[in-house]
Amino acid sequence: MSVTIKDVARESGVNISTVSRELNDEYGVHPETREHVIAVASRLKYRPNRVARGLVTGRSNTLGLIVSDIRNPFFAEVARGAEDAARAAGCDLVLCNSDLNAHKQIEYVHSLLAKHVDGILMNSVAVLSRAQQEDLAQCPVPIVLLNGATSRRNFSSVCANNTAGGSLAANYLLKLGHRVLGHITGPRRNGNLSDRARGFLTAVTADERCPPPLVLNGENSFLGGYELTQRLLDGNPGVTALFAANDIMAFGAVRAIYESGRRIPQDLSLIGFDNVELASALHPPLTTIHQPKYEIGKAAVEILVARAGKHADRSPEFRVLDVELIERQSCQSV
Amino acid sequence: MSVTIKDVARESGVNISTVSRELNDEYGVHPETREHVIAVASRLKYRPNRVARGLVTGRSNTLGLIVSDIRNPFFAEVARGAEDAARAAGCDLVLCNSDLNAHKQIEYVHSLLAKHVDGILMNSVAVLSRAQQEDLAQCPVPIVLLNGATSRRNFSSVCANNTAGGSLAANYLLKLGHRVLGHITGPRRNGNLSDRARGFLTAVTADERCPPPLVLNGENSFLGGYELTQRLLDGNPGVTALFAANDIMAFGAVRAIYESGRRIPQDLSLIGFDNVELASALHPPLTTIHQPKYEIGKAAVEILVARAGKHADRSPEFRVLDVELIERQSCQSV
DNA sequence: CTGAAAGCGCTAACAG
DNA sequence: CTGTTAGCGCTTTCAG
Repeated sequence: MSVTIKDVARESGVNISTVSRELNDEYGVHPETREHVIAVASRLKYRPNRVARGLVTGRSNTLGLIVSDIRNPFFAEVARGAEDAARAAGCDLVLCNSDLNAHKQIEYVHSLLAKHVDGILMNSVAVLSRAQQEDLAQCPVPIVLLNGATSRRNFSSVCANNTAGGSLAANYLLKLGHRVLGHITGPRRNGNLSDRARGFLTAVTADERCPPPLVLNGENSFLGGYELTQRLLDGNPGVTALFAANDIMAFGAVRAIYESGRRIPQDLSLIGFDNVELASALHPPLTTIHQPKYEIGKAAVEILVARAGKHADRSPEFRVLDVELIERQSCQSV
Repeated sequence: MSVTIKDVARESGVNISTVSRELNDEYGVHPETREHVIAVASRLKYRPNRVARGLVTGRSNTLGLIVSDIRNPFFAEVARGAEDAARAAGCDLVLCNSDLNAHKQIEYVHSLLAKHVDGILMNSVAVLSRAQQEDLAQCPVPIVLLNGATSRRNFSSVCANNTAGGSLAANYLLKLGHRVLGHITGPRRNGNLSDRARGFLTAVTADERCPPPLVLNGENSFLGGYELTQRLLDGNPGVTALFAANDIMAFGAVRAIYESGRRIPQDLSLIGFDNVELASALHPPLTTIHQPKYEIGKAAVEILVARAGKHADRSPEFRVLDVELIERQSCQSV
């Protein structure tokens, strides 16, 4: 067995509560006693058992992070921001991959709750039924979501200004003289991606010189981007610019575009969203909309930490972070 | 407060120990009693408190994963394999990013130990001093490492056959007729990368038609790959093939190669290592050595789980997984 | 098959 | 400033 508070108390000739105080409070312990206890504790290599502490305090100093898949570079970046912030607040972060599957999401939430985490960070509750969402809202710990629209104001949320980002992409393409535009995106009703689409559509539609843009829904992945782009190009050879809902899909698009015999940007301009690290590694380097992924994770954890604990204010907070156009070389004027 | 085992006991008119048995044992409870207790428990939406359970059983059903940075797609994939396996074994996975920093690594280990995790998965202990490594080996829970060489046989480990992978890359390039070869890699004494370099060097040196290959050490990142390749190309315009220690560095290399006015593979062949998802998204699609990242994470957790618990056999296990050449379009014969 | 009781390691009143 | 005493919610002997 490992050394416990009792051992330290016995070895240093004081009561365990004195040791406990010494460990937690700043005050209430005689400096001399404190010195002594500290010495004994470190000689014994005493490490307080955090689970025992958690049992009595009701706080576990653990946060849950439920993403669809950590292999998605967007979530990896968010996770890093979240973990750094959690660590700074003295918390652990437990990682869960839900594949955006309702059943798994619920399972994870229950598992985390059973472990009495102090808060939960989820990327989306859009796949949950109305009833399940109501259920979640009753959750005894704070939850923060990584998208805006679907939150129904029951949960805190932090996300990029996706709508603005969509418009930014549209206006950039418009300014370059493009008129027949395409947009490939993920499944319908995906909070963040839908917002991007909305922003894009609004901006394009507002320009009377443009026909309605072509938008195709599909799988949010490299392969999805690839297939959607093939379909779009096959059916609409006249399109001169393409907006991909995120960089991963843009990567798939690049592949499909090259295979169709077109060049980027000479024959077709391409713009992505996210600004993942490898966007600049692409050939040509991908023009994209930057969103502050690391900061999103960080902000989410900060919101959680502020709401953790029995008597914290639980009123939801909604934070929207700015996006930014990153001009590289995958777009040119017509 | 949430509903506890006491509430269930009271509501169903039995003793808490009966409820506890019902929850854990298969036998020893009268079927009728059991039915009744189950009914009450689910009516009350009872969820056993896992931290309380952990306190008495000594097992937390939690595993720690310490990687250098989850944003590295290799680790993201490992993490996913690990998390899936952990979940299958009923465990949580807590994520830690060490940046390969000795101090952080130690901190994380202590933090995880204080939380009484059942096992720890670390990518490497190479940055730790000899003494720190000895210390770690005394750890009360099993540790599995993600590299072979540095483990000093004190820890279990699972990794790809990096040496074989290095040779595979070399022989492939040799077979294509290349003779003046370059290799860009991470810092010296990085277990896995060093093994790749060794395998590569051995194979090239064995071929008498080849001059000794040029190997450059630098930062293990996109930027590192970029800078190293610039330097290599500047100093040695005659090189016809390049082996990058991993795909991320290969991505950086691509950028530098294009900027130097060379084409891939016409002017320079390039081969990577890892086979990350985006390797096929590159232009041209990257030829690389595949290593089973997901399976590495999965295997590591299985080793841990088998060694968790007080009386498990802790004798270290060393698993080496096979690698495979993935031929795409970034290499051609001279 | 079920109940009573002890205790995991720690914190938190409450006395002193 | 320090000791005593209850528990936190659960498992686990030990009786019955």
